Amino acid sequence: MAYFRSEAQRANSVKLEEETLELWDREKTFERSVARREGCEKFVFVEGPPTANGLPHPGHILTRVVKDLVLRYKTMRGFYVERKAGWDTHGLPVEIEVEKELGTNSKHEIEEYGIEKFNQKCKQSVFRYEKEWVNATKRVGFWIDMDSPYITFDNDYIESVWWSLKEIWKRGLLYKGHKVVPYCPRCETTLSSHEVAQGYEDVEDPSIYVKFKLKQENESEPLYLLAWTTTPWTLLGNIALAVHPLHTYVKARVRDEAKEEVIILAEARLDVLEGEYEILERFKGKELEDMKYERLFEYAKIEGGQSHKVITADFVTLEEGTGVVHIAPAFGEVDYEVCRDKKLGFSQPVNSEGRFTNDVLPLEGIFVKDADRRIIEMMKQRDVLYKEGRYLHSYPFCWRCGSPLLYYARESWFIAMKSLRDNLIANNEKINWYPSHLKYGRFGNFIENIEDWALSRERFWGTPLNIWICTGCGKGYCVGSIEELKDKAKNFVSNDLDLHRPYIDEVVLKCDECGGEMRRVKDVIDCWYDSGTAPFAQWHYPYENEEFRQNFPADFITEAIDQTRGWFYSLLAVSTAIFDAPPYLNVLSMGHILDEKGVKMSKSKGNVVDITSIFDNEGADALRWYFFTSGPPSDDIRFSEHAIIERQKKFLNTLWNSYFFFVTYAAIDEFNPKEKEIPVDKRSAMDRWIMSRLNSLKKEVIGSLERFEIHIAARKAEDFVIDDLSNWYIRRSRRRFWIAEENFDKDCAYLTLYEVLVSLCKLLAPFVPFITEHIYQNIVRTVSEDELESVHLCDYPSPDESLIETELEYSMDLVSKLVEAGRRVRSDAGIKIRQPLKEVVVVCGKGKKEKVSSLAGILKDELNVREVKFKDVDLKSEFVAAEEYKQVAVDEDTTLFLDISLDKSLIEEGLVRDLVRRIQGMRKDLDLEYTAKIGIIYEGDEEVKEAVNKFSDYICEETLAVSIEKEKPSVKVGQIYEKKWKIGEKEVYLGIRKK
RNA sequence: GGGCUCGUAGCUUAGUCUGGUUGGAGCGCUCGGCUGAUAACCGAGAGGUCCGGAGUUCAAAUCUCCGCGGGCCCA
Repeated sequence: MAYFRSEAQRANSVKLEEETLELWDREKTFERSVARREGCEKFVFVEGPPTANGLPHPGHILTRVVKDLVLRYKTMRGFYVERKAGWDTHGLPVEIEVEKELGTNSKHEIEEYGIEKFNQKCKQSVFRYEKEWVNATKRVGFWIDMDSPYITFDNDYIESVWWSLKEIWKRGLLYKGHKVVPYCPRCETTLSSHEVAQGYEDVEDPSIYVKFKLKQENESEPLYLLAWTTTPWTLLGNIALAVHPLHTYVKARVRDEAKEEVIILAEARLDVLEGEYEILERFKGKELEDMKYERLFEYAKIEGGQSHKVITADFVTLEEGTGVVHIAPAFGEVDYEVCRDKKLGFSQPVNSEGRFTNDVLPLEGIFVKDADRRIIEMMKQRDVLYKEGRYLHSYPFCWRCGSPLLYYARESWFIAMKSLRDNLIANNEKINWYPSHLKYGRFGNFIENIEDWALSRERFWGTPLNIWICTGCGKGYCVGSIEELKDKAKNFVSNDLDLHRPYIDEVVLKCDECGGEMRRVKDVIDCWYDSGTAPFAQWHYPYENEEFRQNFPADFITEAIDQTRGWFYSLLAVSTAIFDAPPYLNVLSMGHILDEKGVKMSKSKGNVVDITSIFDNEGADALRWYFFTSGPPSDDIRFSEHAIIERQKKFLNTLWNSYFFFVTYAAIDEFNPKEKEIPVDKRSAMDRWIMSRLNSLKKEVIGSLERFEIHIAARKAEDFVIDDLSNWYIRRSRRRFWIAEENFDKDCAYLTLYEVLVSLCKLLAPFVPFITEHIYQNIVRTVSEDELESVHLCDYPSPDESLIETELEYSMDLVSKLVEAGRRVRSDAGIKIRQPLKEVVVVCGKGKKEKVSSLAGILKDELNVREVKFKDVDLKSEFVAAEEYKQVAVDEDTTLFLDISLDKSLIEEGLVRDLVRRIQGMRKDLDLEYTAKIGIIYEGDEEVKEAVNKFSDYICEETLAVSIEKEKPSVKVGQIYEKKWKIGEKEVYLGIRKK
């Protein structure tokens, strides 16, 4: 009875994978793979939580399979690897989806609709595509516990977030300030930088040069500073003019058609002047410092400080404009900062809808961008406009409503990350970055120049900011837990209070200071902060258990490169602020998936590949293998279904065929590996060679995976399967499996191939978990119930150094070089390989001869010669002279001489091999059983007849024929499959019949 | 506009860190061969301004600088 189930010649990957998924489900393989390592050293992973309010994208699938590969690998290597899924559920993107659905366009409308109802919609929407996410995750084979995920909107999660913010508050790192932010006046909301980046467009704006009149003590003639701007409306908020202290400025007399005036600007920018000019004076910018100038417009109120004077600043450049920069603290981030530093005043003549306030009566209620024309006219009237033009530049627009964004100073709560800069840098030191350049490159630079974290968002769906302010005395209080909330609340707080808005807004606290009422700040927090707390909030630390302690820091996280300033940063920032420790020790940053043309896949471009069709056609293993082999994980991938099919054909097919070959013959032979035991050193050189290669491969794969060089590991494995195992070992060993009777060498071949396949399954299991499981089930589980139930429960193979024979690998390499050379020379001589030749002479150095001679049989077979001879290199000239030899160089001291002379017996033998080959082909055409016996009839000339008679035993043996008869071709015998062949010049008729 | 990164045959890529024979593979194309595991494989051929330019060097795909193009991040 056969021990192994026979297989179809071609794998049905999709069916195989679905069956495997059922098997894992049924046997709880994933859970068991984790559980059986309990108590082992931990390998901690944190899942970067996706948002399920959109369909999973190929890029998500990529990160999922890379995570899966690493975690399966580590599990098999003996680590305890818990895998908790997570969902990111808060934030503006979620609100926007709901707003689209509701058709609302402003915060006002949402409030009218009702925050309660709105937030409920948000909550529902974040799991809209959960099913698709769960399905895709399972289908691709990503083992992660999705039954008890962390969810950022859960009260427990929020409570942990609150705890962490209170820690930050206690350290005095949470403060209220102003921030100039990109702001959409139509949606009445600030936009995250990510959103801003989506909305840059090239537009033409006014480009105006404005004359600011300097106040002089003895005014002989007016003196102007010339400034440049592309946003005329910001001039209403002008507070200062900035020059560079070290650059050279000039006072120039400018003559235009009608008039003549004296203007100051940077010398390097003189070409902005129109008409003729004469330079009156040269001086450094520093000399202009503190000079006063007249206001352009008298409208806006100015609070808290000086205004309308010249300041110096390093950020002034000479690349465009005039070297004199107009400063409006309400409308620019650097403007705001420089005014704060220089203790200048602040003016905000624009309301939250982007319209001028009644401070600016002539423009009241006008949207700032629409006021540009009017402002320019007003300047003309005042004769302060030097010249105007148009300017093409990229300007941000709201990606949602298309409205131009304003940079606008808003109140915001901040975490003082700047003060933690050195800690961030020190903690980053402890992290291994893959690829390494990120550590001091993009990420390192970013934290070197870190700014305070603007934490608050004036929105609805998010973790509510846990700060209450006393309406009486203004004192603030930060609540760190639900318990504390209940204690402090004036009103009743139920145990199951949903911590979201609007419910939390109704909780009023009693002020410790004055006994007054404390009301919550209405803001929610940046959802990036939520994600940054995942290492502890997923465990409800510190309120629930100590699991966090064992799971911090993480050993490994991975996401795509865009998370450098996203999650990779938010994790480090939170962890540094709370624990002053790195939250992860290894981080793998992955590239993006681009479409076939190299363009980023995005919904708006409509070039997103539907991943489910890949699952339905090629299968998960094919997709995974494609991802793993396509290049370094940090490189972008140009996604191509065609390339997936290619990888499948090449690698998975070859793997399958190697396995198919094994089970086919093992079934025929009723081979049982448990019944044989032959030490490797007793086996043939070929067997020892493949074992050596296998163990070398294990070393290379493990080494590469430890360095996260996934593509190298996968490619090495692929080369092994295709070149070493399939095209060399199995092809060379086939005949050994065909021997019918009991035979030691056959057993060696079976055992070796079996052992290689089993090891290979384990080695490849983290990469292609389906096909390896399938093969394992059939070749391991069927022979012994004692074996582990799944390949994924096994230990990862470790290299057996004693089986690595470097010398043998080298020799085999040399043999294959000789074979190649031999084929080349045959090809040159026009003699096909099926034609046997008398001999080949390898002329080489002594060392080589010793290495290769034990493998001479392989050379003999591959080159189809009757004899292989080795001669010392000194004798080379003998063969060069001999006419019958054709030579080919192999390497510097090796030459191959092939005897190409043919005699009758060689020709006869060649003819017979041609016949055998054709009969085998005909067997295959008929799809006969491998063991089926046949009868042969043939028709040919005398030479054919003679050859057949002479070699009839050989022909029968090779083709499993029981009879060979010379007959005339006949149509009357219906059972016969017949064909006419042309072999060389000869016409031969062949017919076969199943016996 | 700035930072990081990538650019090698029609396509996918190795080699680049650590400079050194004639820049290797695969897909596709042409010709030939092998094959009862293989939709696979082997041999030969066609196909390269190694993105461009400059520099360092006896020697540059590789190191340096300046550009160009893609990607990401930031403005």
